[in-house]
Amino acid sequence: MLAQNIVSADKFRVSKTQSACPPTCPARSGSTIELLGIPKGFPRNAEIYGDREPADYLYKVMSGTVRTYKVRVDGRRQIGGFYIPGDVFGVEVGDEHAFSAEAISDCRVLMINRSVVMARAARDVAVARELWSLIGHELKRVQDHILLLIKSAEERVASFLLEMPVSKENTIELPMSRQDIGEYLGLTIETVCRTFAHLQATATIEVHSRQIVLRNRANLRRLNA
Amino acid sequence: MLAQNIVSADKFRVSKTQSACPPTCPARSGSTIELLGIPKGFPRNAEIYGDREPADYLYKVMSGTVRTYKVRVDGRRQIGGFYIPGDVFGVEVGDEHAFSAEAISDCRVLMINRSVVMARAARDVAVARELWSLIGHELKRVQDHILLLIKSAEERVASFLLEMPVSKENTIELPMSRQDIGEYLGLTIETVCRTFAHLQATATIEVHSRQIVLRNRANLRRLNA
DNA sequence: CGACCATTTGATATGGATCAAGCGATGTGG
DNA sequence: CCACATCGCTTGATCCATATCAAATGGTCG
Repeated sequence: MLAQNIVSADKFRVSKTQSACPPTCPARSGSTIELLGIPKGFPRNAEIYGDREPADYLYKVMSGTVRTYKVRVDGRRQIGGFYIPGDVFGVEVGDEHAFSAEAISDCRVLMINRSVVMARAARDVAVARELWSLIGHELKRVQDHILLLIKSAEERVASFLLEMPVSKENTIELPMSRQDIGEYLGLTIETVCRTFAHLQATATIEVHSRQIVLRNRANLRRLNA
Repeated sequence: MLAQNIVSADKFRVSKTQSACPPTCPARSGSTIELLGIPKGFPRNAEIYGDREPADYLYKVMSGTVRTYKVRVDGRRQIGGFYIPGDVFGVEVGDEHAFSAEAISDCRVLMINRSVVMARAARDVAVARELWSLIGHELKRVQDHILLLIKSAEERVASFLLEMPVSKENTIELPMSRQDIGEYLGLTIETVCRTFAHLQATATIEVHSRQIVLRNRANLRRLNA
């Protein structure tokens, strides 16, 4: 019974589709886990948790954007992912967080006590399924990130833009700095800028500081290949 | 109950330590899952499963080495990981394999029916824990791979060597070609060769085709940083 | 207005890719 | 047993994408 439910957990995948989760994120249908959470606000640039701290909570973004990252010994930073409203982050299998997490903008997150979820998962098949789905979603994210990192600069930027939520009018409102984008894509800030400029020169996008208008999505998709 | 068991699943991590798992891999203590498997042999370069095929089985390597990979539209190949005796591969959350898998050398693997495992997991807490641990191990592998891909060529090669099992006498027997190593590290075959040559020139390793002797592991660790 | 920070643009440097050729081991057919 | 083809590996020469260094611009907030 549990078996079949876990196998098909994919149906409960956490969606990254912005449309399904407006700025102020309501409870989603089918999500029991978030009923266990308590809301907390974090100001811009606040640390939510640090690398190697005990993973006592999972977090669901209600508003704002969160980045996870790891600082290398030489001081360089690698961003593991961006999390927007509806996304869950901080899911770990071990007892410690593998990355640190920070608020990119002021944000509200639901803090969900891990041991409570785990206890619940033991009794409630739906919760066990949700958990399995969350970790699977995270695994897929990370696998895709690997494929991203072996591409050319232009391809990386195109892929990045395609994974950002598009609001009205083909416009992307980027919550993060060029620096953040660079650290996510494994590129320098200058290369990110120049690539934006080049995509603009080829009429693929229009750049208005942190607002990007997609003018030729087919071209982005071609680069994404 | 299940909760606490899942939380501490890390203790059941699949070890990559060769010493714990000699060429002919015996059943490991604490592993119930593999009791459910049936052995199968694959000749060198045989496909074990393909990208996007239904993930009906998990696999445990008993002897030989396996690579998982993905072919990009432009024909280039990215290797997701190498799996040696004792490692489990093909663990997916969705219903399809995300990567393809091939035997690098002749090998024997245990094929473990997924629905059998899942059914078992519903009843047997130990099996549920093992599953959770396996997916967590895979997630960690992939996260580390990301950190690898943002390093310099020399750092990547150093990291690669440090994750390979060392047999007697500080010697690594590489089962895979330079091409494979390159595709794993996101480097060309020439760069892999030259980096080996350079590490040899700096007395860090000795290269005897596919046999690498570690001469200065501290230096490798420094590069690994 | 002035300070500060993020972004953009320009000039130059460089690590790794690409192109090309040689080398050693392995295997095959004569 | 040798001649030759093949394949994996190595090494050399050159090129190019991206990093690095530097400076100008623009936007925001006190």
